[in-house]
Amino acid sequence: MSSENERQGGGAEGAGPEQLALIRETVRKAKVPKAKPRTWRGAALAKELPVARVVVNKGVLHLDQYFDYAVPEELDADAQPGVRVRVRFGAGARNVRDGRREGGGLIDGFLVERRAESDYSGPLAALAGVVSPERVLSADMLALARAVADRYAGSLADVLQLAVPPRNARAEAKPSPEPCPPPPEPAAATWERYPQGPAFLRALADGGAPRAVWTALPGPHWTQEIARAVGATLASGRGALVVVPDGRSAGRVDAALTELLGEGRHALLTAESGPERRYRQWLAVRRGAVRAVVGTRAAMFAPVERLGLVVVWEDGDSSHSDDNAPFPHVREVLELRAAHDKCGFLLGSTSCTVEAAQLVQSGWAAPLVADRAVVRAAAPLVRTVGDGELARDEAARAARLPSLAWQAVRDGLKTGPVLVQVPRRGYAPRLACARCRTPARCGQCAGPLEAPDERELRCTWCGTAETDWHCAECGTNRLRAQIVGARRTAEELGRAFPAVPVRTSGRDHVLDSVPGRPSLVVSTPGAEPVAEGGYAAALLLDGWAMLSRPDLRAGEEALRRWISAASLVRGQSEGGTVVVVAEPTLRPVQALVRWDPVGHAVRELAERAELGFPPVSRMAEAVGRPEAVEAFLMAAQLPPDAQVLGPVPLPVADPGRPRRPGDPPVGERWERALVRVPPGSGAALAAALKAAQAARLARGGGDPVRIRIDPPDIG
DNA sequence: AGCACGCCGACT
DNA sequence: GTCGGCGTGCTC
Repeated sequence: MSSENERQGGGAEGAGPEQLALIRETVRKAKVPKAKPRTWRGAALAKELPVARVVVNKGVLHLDQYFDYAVPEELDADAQPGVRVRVRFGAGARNVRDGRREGGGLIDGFLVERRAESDYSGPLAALAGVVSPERVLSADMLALARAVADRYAGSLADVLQLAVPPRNARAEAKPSPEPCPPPPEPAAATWERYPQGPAFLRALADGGAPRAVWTALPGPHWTQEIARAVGATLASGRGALVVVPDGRSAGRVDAALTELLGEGRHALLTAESGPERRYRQWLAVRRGAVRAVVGTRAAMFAPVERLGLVVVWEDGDSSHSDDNAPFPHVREVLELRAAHDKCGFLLGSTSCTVEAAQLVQSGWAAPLVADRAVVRAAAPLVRTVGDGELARDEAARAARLPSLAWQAVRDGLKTGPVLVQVPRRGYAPRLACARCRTPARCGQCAGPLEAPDERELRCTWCGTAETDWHCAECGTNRLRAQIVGARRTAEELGRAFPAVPVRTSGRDHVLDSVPGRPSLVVSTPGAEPVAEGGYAAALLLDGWAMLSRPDLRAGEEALRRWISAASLVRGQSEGGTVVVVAEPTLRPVQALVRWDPVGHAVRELAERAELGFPPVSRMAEAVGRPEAVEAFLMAAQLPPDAQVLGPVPLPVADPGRPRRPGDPPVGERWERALVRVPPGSGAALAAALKAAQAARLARGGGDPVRIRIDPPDIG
């Protein structure tokens, strides 16, 4: 981890503005001789280290630097590094010559250092107050936040906002429990299914820092396996941190930890527990009373004392991307923590992202995988029904499902629950002609059409309603709408097996688990309940929609969703069967059939390396109105090996996706430029973009341009 | 983003 | 002379 910009923040990199500032400073010095740590309004200052270095809680990039304040005597004791403070900040506070004016508002900040003197030449304002003597920000956390800010071209204050939860006075007043002594080292148990598993635990228990990309076998054992890795780390006298994608998984790992370690040794940090309880848990961790943490993405910054292991589960899940500036990703932040704290690293998933494959290929982490024979026995039998096959087979079309699928459902229901994975509503694929498959386009602007409900057709670009669509190629007026079809198929399945109960799990109503009795469970991706004893069979109808998306990750994402649903099905040795409706020649489909997510990721990685795509290259995006993007790129001093792609009009957002801050205003066409650099120039790219953005904002902002490193969706 | 400072035209 | 327009630049 680089420690550039340690002092006085990471703001202006360019020499020009700094030199100007220097000249101004000298002029001012000449005018106001000897502006030493002078008392502000003559108040008494702390005798020792009277200067407090403060990071102010303003996320703006050009204020990403430390500011020095004088420490009044009465705040001396409480004003320790790491506490929250209040300071006057703003142009008004500067005018201290008449000792009366106190312009500038009070804002929050963190005190990061006490010093003997300031290198700021003007008179210092005094700290307005110490919010609480609780030292919430450690030196380690500050360094991590700095590294994350630099990695993502963001400001320290923005990252700190993610890393330190808002204060809650009631929670702070309560004492934290006494810390527990280290537990005994747990047995390896199901880790023995992986040849390197027991050795990995051993290394953790011995105080080592092993790093692994773990391809988990399908089934429910992963929670206990993570708990055992945590237990081994605790046994070495160190702490551990586990980050999972959602509250349900967090609850499962929490239960496994309680089972293995008992109550009181670990904390559960999720948004669901509410602010007071959450802050109390967080404080218990910060105070060193609790050494193990499991939580969702905000927990990636949990201030675990003497960190020995970080774990990320299912790194391909999109909820591991934070949606607040600067949009850090859990996997990347935990990589930075592992490097900085020299602790163990475990990335676990039933699937495999390209980034995970890269960690192995670069040698940064070791693979932790089971033997092929073990994988084959644990995974269900996967069969495919091709799209073309379905279209040709008249009988299947009439029944809306091929006979193979019917057969799998009928057989499965004899021995247990059957899972039916359907696409999310509003997750509209491109509509196409039902006969010749020509994409359906808007008559006004040729944009793609969507069907928000079954009776209405609308253009996703211009919004025009299409009332009388006919295929431009063959003239038919029948459209193919796979989403609607899949939902109806699920309903028809229910009617076809009237004796069997049908349960649904989706966005608004997510089931956690279902009993082992025969039933039909219809679920959207990510909301699949676990079944007691595993599902007897699964039917995956999500393929066509997923794979038709013009996204670099479409294949990886489809495979991930399929594998995570299929992982809930009994192994082949117990008769578990999966039928996926997708073209069998496609690479992700073949990878599912062979149950080879790593092979898929490795091949994707090779292809991306060849094409110069991330994560082999580092990419950043600049989004805004066309003139603004152009001006930004002109002004930015990009590294010499940077390559600018575009700008091109911003792809239209998925209909149904909620609007996020930073989205273009409705009706405005924004453009997006991608900037890419070869491996090794990522830091330089981030620094250049940050400097350009800071300079822009300092000059009054103007047209906003949104910068993002590693954008999650690049066409 | 705010907010003060400064260098221009109309006014008692 | 002086009040106040808003353009420019700083915030310890």
